[in-house]
Amino acid sequence: MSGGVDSLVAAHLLQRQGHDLVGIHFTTGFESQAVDLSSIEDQLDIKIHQLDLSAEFEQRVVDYFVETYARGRTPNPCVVCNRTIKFGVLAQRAKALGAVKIATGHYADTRAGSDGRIALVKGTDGVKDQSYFLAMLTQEQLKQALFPLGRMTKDQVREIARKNRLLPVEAKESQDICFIKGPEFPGFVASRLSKPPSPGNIVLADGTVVGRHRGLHCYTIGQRRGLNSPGPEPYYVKTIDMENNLLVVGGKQALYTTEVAVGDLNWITPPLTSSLKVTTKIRYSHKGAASTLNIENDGTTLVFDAPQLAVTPGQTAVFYRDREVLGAGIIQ
RNA sequence: UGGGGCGUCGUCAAGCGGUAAGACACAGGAUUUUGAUUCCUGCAUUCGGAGGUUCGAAUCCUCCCGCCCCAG
Repeated sequence: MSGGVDSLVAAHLLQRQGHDLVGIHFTTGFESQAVDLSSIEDQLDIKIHQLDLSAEFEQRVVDYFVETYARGRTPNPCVVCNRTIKFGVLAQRAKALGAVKIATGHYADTRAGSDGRIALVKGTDGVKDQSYFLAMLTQEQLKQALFPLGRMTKDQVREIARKNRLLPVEAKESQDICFIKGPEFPGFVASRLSKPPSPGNIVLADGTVVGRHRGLHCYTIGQRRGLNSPGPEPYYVKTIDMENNLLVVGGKQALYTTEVAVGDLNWITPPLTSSLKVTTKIRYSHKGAASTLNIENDGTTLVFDAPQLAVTPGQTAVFYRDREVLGAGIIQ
């Protein structure tokens, strides 16, 4: 429980359904100030345990985050946090407290399949749907998961809170990277890199120098802002060349990709073996693109029906069939 | 120190006597459980400088300064 409306309403709904609840609020060590959850405890009349998961968070999420940037890729901390922290360490601790299920305020839904498997499906609220961030969960994790908000919209959630006089302690939506403030970002990553990043040239594909970068860890594929490189058209980051310490940029048309390799596959449905037509989300807030997943012994490739903008290594590609999440992989 | 060309926002660039377009960059905001994208807003009382002509100049004239090219 973060203290926000979502987890608050989720708990309330479970309570109404007759569940016996134990609240858990975990901290990462990066909170700017402690959240006082006593009013939530009073409102729901439950006990909320505070769990300090900073050591685990540091190791599983922050290290991963920094190492990914060190390799010139763009991490997906929320996906990793869900798999390793919320439905990993946190779930284990919850079990120790006697919990048989773990519920969160995610806008996603699960359904029991005929074969005993759990299907992960998009939340009803098309805009808030967070199934993307849960696509790296395993069947084991999904079996314990409850998503009370899966079939409601954000507006309905707010309405429930209002009608039941539930007052969240945290007004703000959780968004952005939860453990770093924007301006501190470059320094945060740089301070944790074994080899300090050095500035270098920003170049076009033909080698023309158009500006200077502040260290390659500051950029991600598809990024436009912050390049400080005026030109005849907006430039976007096309390639992060770690080997030559170059940031290759180009016009928007240079960012489209039709085929990409994916690795570290996680299947929520039974693993597929040949090729399959799927709708793939390249990043959160991506509408999803018609594509074909080709699974072969030497690797898996994803081919889009239409070229996609800024396919970014390190990001999670989530495969959908209609509303169901089939699985996910990491863009290489 | 002969000849020619040019100097307008951080960058590129309109304007050619009637009171400073636009693009890129940048800043702020909206959106977003990924520093992305996208969207909105802002951004030269001033045109290398100093004089002059004119009701009125970035636009015409003079001088100066600074670049560039060709001849040295």
